[in-house]
Amino acid sequence: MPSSGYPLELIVRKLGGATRFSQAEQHALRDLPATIWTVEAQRDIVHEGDPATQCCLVLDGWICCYHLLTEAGRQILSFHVPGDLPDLQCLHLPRPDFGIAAVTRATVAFVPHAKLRELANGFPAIAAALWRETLISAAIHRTWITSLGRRDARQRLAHLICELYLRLEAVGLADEHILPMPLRQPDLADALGLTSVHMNRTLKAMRTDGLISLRSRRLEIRDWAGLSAVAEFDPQYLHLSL
Amino acid sequence: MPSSGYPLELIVRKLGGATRFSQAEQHALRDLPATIWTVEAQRDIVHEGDPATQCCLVLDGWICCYHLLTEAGRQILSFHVPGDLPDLQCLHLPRPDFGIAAVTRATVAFVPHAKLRELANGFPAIAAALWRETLISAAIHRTWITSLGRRDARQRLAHLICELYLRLEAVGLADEHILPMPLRQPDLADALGLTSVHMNRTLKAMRTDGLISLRSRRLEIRDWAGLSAVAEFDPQYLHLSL
DNA sequence: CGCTGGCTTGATAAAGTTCAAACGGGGTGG
DNA sequence: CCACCCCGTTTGAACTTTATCAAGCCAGCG
Repeated sequence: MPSSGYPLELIVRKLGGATRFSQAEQHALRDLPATIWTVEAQRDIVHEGDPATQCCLVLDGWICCYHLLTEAGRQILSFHVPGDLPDLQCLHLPRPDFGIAAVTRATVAFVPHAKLRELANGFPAIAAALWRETLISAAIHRTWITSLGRRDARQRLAHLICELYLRLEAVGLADEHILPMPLRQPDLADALGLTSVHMNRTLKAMRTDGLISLRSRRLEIRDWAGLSAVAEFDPQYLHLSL
Repeated sequence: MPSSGYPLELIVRKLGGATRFSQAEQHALRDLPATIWTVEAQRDIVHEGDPATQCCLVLDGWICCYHLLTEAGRQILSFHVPGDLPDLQCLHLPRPDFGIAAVTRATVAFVPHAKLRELANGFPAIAAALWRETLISAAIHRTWITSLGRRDARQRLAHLICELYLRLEAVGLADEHILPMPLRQPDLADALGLTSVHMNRTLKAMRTDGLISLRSRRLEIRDWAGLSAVAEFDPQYLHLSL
């Protein structure tokens, strides 16, 4: 839920995981002008190629970044949960090279690029923290490249589940190896480079093997050790400050 | 070849494509302390997980970033040519999440993180230009995700060739649809998520179809329109300033 | 002139796709 | 409150792409 008073408090908390901000820096971040917006599930938030003039901060819900292909449908590039800044990737580029869509109904805050750049110029610590966020996104991209290039369906799914669990846990949206799973099988398939039919079979196999259980949009990791072994999962790339 | 006087001149030229630097900024960049190093082909330059204390600038030759897997071998994450800063990705992270290796014999300049951060703090324009470079790398990562997830072998290879040609052309290392191709078939396979056997067959098919010709490490794109159509190639993501 | 590393080819197997149909369950309107 | 509907899920069968294994080839180099 977006908190009432300071919606951008979430930025301070997110970036503050790695950086200790001064009072002035915290105020500057909290006082950023923001436009709050709520979007229905499946709706587009940012269109690929539109001029980029603002960044969005996820306040509530899940969203994804994607590429569209003429023949082969859609490739999901990343998932984003509350606290994430999916298109900080475009802060220094003229236009986004990808679209952003809501997965669930979602609330986002838009912050003008100009204001963010101003802050980055005035406060080196804020620049470094924002820059760092974009580098972590890139590190996640790299693990996706490796999953898509060198892991089979089962390993890919296992890896994605491990990643999502830790990221959600870090923002208090998952614990005890249980996470909300609003993603439909076709969404998972579009992220993992598979068809939804094969996704379904992979999911079934992992359930019958006792690695996970999934019902009513709630995913339980029944065997974390097994799942992360299948995935060869090493959480370091997420740079979660614990 | 690294120029004699100012090896880091290359940074100024690279970043200067998008940003017009002041005299002071240009001097600051050129005067960065650098350690020049020459590496034989196939040798490691940076090990995954070692503390990151410096960034490398490619002065000559080709290098690549990669992940190693216990079972499935290697996934190449990116290729880098002169002017590139492959591990600028680690400037604000404690340690690289990937290894860097020379593809050909290569010359690189190492610049301490501390000095780069100092410059970024002192010169917002330099910070923005360096940050921008990391965002472009991330955009390239995204297109690789899409290639690996949703394109078949032929499309993937076509896309990679288009990308490499334009990037080399931008730094004056390719023109007239001819580019040096130091990559071996297993390298291409490791980048494109294929086996080298299948790589070989794909390459053969593209040659017999008249899209490319390849001999003695020299690749000619015989049908740019055809090749970019196969790949659905849109060069915008490279953000080359032309 | 023989070695060696990379390229090429063939035969077979596995992983994933495609097409098509049926199932299920939660929300809606009668 | 029940029947219906719809979207997502599940299943089957045939087919394609890519992997695997194994052997032979070629060109440049010592």
